[in-house]
Amino acid sequence: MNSPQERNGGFLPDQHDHGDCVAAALEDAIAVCGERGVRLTPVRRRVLEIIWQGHRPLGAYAILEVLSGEGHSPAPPTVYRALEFLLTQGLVHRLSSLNAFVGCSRPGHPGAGQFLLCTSCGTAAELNDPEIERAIERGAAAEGFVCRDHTVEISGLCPHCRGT
Amino acid sequence: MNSPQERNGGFLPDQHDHGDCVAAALEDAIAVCGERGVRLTPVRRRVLEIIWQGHRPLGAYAILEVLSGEGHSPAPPTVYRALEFLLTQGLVHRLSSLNAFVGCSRPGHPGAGQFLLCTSCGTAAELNDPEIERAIERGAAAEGFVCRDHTVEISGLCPHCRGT
DNA sequence: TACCGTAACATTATGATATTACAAAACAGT
DNA sequence: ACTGTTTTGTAATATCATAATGTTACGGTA
Repeated sequence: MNSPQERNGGFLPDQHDHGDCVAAALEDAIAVCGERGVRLTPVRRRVLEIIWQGHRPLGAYAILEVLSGEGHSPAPPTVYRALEFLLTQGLVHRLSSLNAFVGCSRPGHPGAGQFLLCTSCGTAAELNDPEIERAIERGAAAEGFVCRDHTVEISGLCPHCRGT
Repeated sequence: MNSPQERNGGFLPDQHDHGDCVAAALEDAIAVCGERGVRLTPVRRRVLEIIWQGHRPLGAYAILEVLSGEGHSPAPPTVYRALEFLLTQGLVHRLSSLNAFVGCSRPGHPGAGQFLLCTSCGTAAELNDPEIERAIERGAAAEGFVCRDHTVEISGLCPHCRGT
């Protein structure tokens, strides 16, 4: 089995085998939930899969729409509850600058991560850059502030869109 | 006149003379708008003052409520338009993790800034830390990403609340 | 002063995102 | 099968934001 320690959160080639990403994410999620004795129910699992369908953040109502197209038509709370579960277990991240959700590249791990958001193609990449974290920690400490969490969302152009 | 180059964005003592903050912010805003030939109309000016009433971020509808209590009862678009103007002129910032707005400590200057948000008292402080910016720039460049803008919002405990 | 063009504002309605409250069903342990 | 807990369903509503359209105020020109 693949270890859920760390996955590539960066920008991938356009034609990478994306089925692998979904499968791997699911495998990790099953492992993480198994270890913790929490339940990856069908709704939760399906929401996770839908989020992993692409490397671009998806809004709650977009997820809802996908589910609706599958005969299963849940109301908003169902989706938000599944998202909350996935957030709690560290399987997805919420991007507040987009009001959207994206798969976590280090499933099950705590920590906030930093995100690169391409304004052209909508793709997101996750960093877990200790330099950025240190800089933030230092900047905060200089003000006498104790960090609990952070939101770092960088918008710009990804390597693919930069050229065009 | 005070130069609008840079103000203290950090955490201030509880009992600082807050009237000064509002007055100074307003003075800066008038100067900035004057230089640029844009109009700080009564609505815009009043919204800016309301935001500066405290060092804590305020939601659009909270601003609306204050205005309503003053006899003047505008609809949401009026407030959002004023906010958009103030954002464009670099007089306020939007905090996407809170859906709220806060005064800018470097009125009129471009750039995103970083924010320390106390989860206990709701106070916000602004950093403009070159180290953090460099770290972000480097982290992004390592992925081949070109930064345009960034959102850095750090939640935790401010110096005052840390003790209690 | 009267006119015109533009910028700002008002009003109504609606879109988009998220939550509350409570009822029903599924599940795990016995 | 019984029981308590977790999960899901459902309806209503709160919260945040914008679209579309019309009106008013301002600044320049003659």
